[in-house]
Amino acid sequence: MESMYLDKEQEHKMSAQRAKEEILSRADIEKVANIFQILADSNRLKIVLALLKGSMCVFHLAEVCECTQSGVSHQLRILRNNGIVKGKRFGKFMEYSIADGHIREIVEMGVAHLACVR
Amino acid sequence: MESMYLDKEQEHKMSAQRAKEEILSRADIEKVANIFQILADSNRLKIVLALLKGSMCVFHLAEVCECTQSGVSHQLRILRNNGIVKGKRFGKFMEYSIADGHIREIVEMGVAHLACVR
DNA sequence: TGAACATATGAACAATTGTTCATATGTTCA
DNA sequence: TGAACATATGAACAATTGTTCATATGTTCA
Repeated sequence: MESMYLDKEQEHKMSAQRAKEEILSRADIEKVANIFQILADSNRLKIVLALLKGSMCVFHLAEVCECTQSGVSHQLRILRNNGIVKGKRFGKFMEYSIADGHIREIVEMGVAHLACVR
Repeated sequence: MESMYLDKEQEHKMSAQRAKEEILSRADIEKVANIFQILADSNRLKIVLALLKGSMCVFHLAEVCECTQSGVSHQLRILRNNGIVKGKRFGKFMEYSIADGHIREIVEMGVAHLACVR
């Protein structure tokens, strides 16, 4: 007997074909995953959210994020190394700010998504 | 002597104040981080990218993603449990498709970001 | 110069995560 | 019914990640 779902199978095969043709390169997929990875930690996300309100120094970031200076510093390094934030020294302080123009949109997409999780 | 950067400090203080007032709740931040976490793995992202081209079954997903059936199944479970994809049985096959209307926008933001990483 | 402050960083550790292997479950069809 | 196929899942493991603690580095200012 013929499969009951031949048409479905055909449909899936076409989707798969299209996906294979249009899929991004391995390297590009890793880059995209990496962007999400960076935003995938509460503390890093908090830092980014805070900096989207305005530049500030490590001390304030630690305060806003309710975490230790060391913790913030470590996460800032990751954000810095990935071009998300940049730091500029003003005397004793380091002023951190958002370096990546697109990050606001990505984060806001994530936040907008909250509405439909509820 | 007064600090050389009193105005900067004032500015930072105001950003911090604003950030503290407007920051999302801890629970919301964790939800947003969680969305990004799910997209933070190459294989899961590949699965999502593939399904955005059209529904397909596990066999095809494994093929498109160049990974094992078991690997795909495990990742599909995570995607399912988080409402990103849904599965429907057709005979022997499970047809997976995107369940979350917003996911396309988020993923596309990430992909669009590629352009400015270069 | 040295004390005080702000930030960065290395090492160690626990926790989390992704993959693999083996096997269980679900479905079809002769 | 049982063989063949498609998918799911549990256990084990290696790898990655975030946090903490201690300390180093950089800067100011009396």
